[in-house]
Parts: sequence; structure tokens; C-alpha cells
Amino acid sequence: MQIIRAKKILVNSGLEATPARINVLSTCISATRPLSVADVAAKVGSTAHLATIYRTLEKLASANILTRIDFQEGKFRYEYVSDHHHHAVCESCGKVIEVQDKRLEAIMENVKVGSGFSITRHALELFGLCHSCQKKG
Amino acid sequence: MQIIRAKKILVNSGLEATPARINVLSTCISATRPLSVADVAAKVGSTAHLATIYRTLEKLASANILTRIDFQEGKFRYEYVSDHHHHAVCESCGKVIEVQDKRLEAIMENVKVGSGFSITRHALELFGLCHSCQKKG
DNA sequence: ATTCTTGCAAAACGTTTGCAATCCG
DNA sequence: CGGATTGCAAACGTTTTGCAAGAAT
Repeated sequence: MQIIRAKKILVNSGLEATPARINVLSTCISATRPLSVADVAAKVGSTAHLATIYRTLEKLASANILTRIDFQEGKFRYEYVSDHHHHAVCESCGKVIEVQDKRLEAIMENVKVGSGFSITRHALELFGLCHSCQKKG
Repeated sequence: MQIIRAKKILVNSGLEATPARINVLSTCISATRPLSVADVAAKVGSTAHLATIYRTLEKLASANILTRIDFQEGKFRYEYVSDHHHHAVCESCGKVIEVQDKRLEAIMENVKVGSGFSITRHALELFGLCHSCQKKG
């Protein structure tokens, strides 16, 4: 459990450290992969209502404590991250691994878009088959 | 109108060239930006029921005639594309421009993911402010 | 005749919101 | 006290689905 850590993070960010928030955040910290709202709800049980989870995750994302991630499933996921990275998602079994490529980031930094856009964020997700699903054909 | 062209594309792909499909596809071909299902529905009027539009767009995407795009709005968009490219979306006014970066593609081609993923597709979207919205500050 | 496609209505999801009760500073 | 947070229920927008009617091969 990451309850103490979650509490510190909340206080550090000037957010009230309520039980609901502590539970939601510590769940995200403990997770090994980006969690959907339903995932979080299943983990926190009755300690936080679904609507509260939505509000909490949104608030934590606004505070840059969590990152909102989109695997193009028709719903969002949230991840507790320190370093910026991307994901490769297996389209067969759903396995997720983190991907980092310095060349990628270097390019992303200075993608100069012709018509003068100023880019504030980007979303890059990779999709394919993981090692074991490739063998299963 | 791109009706004749739409019809040819459908036949070429072995799909029945029904009025509903022709209307949906020619609408996408004529579009200057990725269309949501509601966008398509507004354009085709009563020539295709909403459920039919969903089914048609999905079918066209499966046949690689359209690309399904996700601007993280809670809904998908569809685009008729010949060349592979990405998008920059203005978060203020919604303006969309196409982005191409050969270095980006070159890297994407051989992102070797440690754990042996084989990458079949990727999604990259850029978000920020367009030229005129930057000035409006 | 048999398969594919469509319209319709209903339902399924994910998400948001109004409001009253409650908690916290 | 006064503002922030929560639970609840209801609503919302997008997408999917079962089914019967219709069209195509």
C-alpha cells in the first residue's frame, strides 16, 4: 500500500487528503499499468463512489499527478508517472509495456508545424502483438 | 461530389456499393478534416440511418479505406487517407492540420521494443494552439 | 434461396451534473 | 460559519445490438 505516499503527494499539491482521494491515488501508484475508471472502482470498493472517482482522477490529472491516457478503447486510463514515456499495447491480450526512445522525444520536442501551431502536448501509442501472442498466431 | 469515385472504391474492395455506403464514403472523401459520426450523419441526412453510418464507417475502416482517428474527445473520427500522416489539433478552436515528419516515420519504423513486441500501427496526435488562437491568448 | 444490408428501437457504456448531505479548515 | 467534497440519482452523448423487413447475388 502506498497510503502514506499518496497522502504526502496530495498535501504537497495543496489538495485535501480525503480518504477517497488517498485510496484512489494509492491505487494508481500501486498499479503496474494504466488503470481505467472501472479498474480503480474495483480496487477501492465502497471507499469511493464512482462519481467521486471520476472527479478525483480528473483533479489529479489537472494537478499533473496522474497522466490521462487513451488506448483508443472508448474510455480513458490514468497512470501515475514521473518520467514521460509512451506505451505499446498488445491488441490480442492487452499487455502494456512502456516505451522510451530518446530520438523520438528529441524529434517531438521540435516538430515545427508549418502553420505556426504551438504544441503543448502529444499522444503517442503503439499497437501490435506482444511476444507470446505472436507465437500463438 | 465524389460519388463515382466512392462507388469505384467500394467495388474495388469487394463491398456492395449501396446508396448508404456511397453517400457515407463520398462524404468522407470530400471532407477537409476528420469527421465524427455526427458530422457524417448531418451531411448524409436521411440517406443513411445513424446505426448504418456506424456500421459503414467501421466496415470501411476494417477495409483500410478509412482511418479511424481519436482526438480524445470521447468519440472517434474517420478520415479518407492515401498517405500516412498525423494531426495537430488546436485545443481552443478545433482547427486541424496534417503533420508529416519523415524523421518521425523513420524512427517509428524501427522502434524496437525491448520485450519483442511487433508494432503494427501507431497513433500520434499533437495538441496545442493554432496561430490565431495564440494571439487571442 | 440465401446471404448481406438497412431501419428501428432498445440497450449498453463511459462520463457528467444537480443537489442535498457531509466533512474540513 | 463557509467552502470543498461526497454520494446518489438522473441525465447525457456515443456506440452497439437484436430483430424483422428489404435488397442483392
